[in-house]
Amino acid sequence: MSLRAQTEDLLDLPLFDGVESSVAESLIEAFAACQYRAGTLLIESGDCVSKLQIIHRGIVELCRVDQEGHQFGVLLLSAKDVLLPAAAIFEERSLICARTLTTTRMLEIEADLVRSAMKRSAALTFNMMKVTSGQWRMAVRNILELTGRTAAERVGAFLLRLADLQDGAASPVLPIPKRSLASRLGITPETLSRSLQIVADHGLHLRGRAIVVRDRERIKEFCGPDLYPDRNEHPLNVFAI
Amino acid sequence: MSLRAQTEDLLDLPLFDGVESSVAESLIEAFAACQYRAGTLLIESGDCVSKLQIIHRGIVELCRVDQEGHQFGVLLLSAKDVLLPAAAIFEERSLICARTLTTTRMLEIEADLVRSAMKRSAALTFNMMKVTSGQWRMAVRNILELTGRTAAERVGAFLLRLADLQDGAASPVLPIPKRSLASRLGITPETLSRSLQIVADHGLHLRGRAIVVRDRERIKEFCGPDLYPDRNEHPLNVFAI
DNA sequence: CGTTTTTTTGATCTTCATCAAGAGGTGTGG
DNA sequence: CCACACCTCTTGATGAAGATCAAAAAAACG
Repeated sequence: MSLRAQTEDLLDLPLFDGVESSVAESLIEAFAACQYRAGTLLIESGDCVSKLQIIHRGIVELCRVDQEGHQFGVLLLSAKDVLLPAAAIFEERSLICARTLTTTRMLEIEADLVRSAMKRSAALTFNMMKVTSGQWRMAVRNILELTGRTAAERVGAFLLRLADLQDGAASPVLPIPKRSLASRLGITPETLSRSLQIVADHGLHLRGRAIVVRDRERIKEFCGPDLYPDRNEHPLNVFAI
Repeated sequence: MSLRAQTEDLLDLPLFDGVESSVAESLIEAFAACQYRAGTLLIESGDCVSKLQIIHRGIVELCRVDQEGHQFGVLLLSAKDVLLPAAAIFEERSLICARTLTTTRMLEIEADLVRSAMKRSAALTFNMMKVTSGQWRMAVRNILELTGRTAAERVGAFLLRLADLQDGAASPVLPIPKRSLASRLGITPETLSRSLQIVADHGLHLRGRAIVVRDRERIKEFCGPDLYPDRNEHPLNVFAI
């Protein structure tokens, strides 16, 4: 399950931008590459996070599960995102759990190695802050969407953004089960299903997994003001959705 | 309006924990102390944030205001909190605006001075990350409360936490207008008013400004699982509510 | 195929927003 | 000092959004 990570994969990570090569190399040695099946619980809520995990491929959801098994999604992370950077660095007990939604390859390292490297490298610390900032920004958007938009508007906005993020690809797809999408948007699967019908009446269709933007202007109009004025958050090293 | 800040006020800030004194001193020189009346708009949404602002005294709300004037609160910041650290350091355009809710004293410095000091001091960068992490944690909680709790439960949980944070004080108070509390909790003032009646039926009363916890066990039971297992977030340098 | 899981659909109920109006408080100017 | 505008907050009536429960339909999967 765990093996040495490829050095080139790691050096490409935004986390190592501008980091002194001595620091970077010693860290890179210590990384392990892991692979998990869809549905694996990587971090349980209440756990003390002791490893820094970086997604190499796949999608991971951050969520909370209550006693009755209801699930409350917070964020979806994708390739190059760091899992709960703050919890790892500050040895916090996580409020939320992390679960893979697809087969996921992960790069992992003991958090205390990173912590001590951060003492030596302001650049590494800076990059960690950048990652955390990006996730804060996503969280703020999530709060604004939850309080300011209806379910259908959130569904439309999410799918439109997802399509735009895949704009290289021929036909954009929804890479996760609908039940996870519902959780991410703070609604029930039933409401998601009904919202998709409303969204379809406003120019955006979901055919199987494929996202079909039939009338971009109309769906943008329907979803309301865009909270993502920049095309994407990549300068901030966030790939979360 | 603006004058030299007191050095001792600044050195006490968590931001300067463990920071090399040469770096700390040069920064501290550059701080200005400002005072604002309640209701002052410190940062407008869409603004490019170029100053790092730290609250010395008072309360500041982070929120979004839409075209129709509806207000969507995200977080309340209080003494020692840093305003939008990520936006200041990365020169982002802020998604949200910041407005004083009480008379507020602020410590301010040009963001690029901090940015360049962060290049020299991993400790300072580390502290900035800590602050950002704490705000991320608050945001996550906010998301979980919005999706997992009813309005009345959020009201009860907020007031109970507010009372606990003031536990030194003889009688805890609500330091902000109710309309701001409503915005912070993602509800309308009308719903807040009605929720307060429900909460009062479960052991927590608001008499004027005073928060009266009449039956702690009952109100805790009513609000559901505590998302703040640690007494407070001070180790993370968050004072936000 | 049969079995299990996911998704959809329908009916109903709860929660909360909205609109409208009134009550209490505060400040201003005559 | 009062009258008046102007707050904030409360209360009531109504409506819309979304949750819940139950069951059917559609996919996924061994």
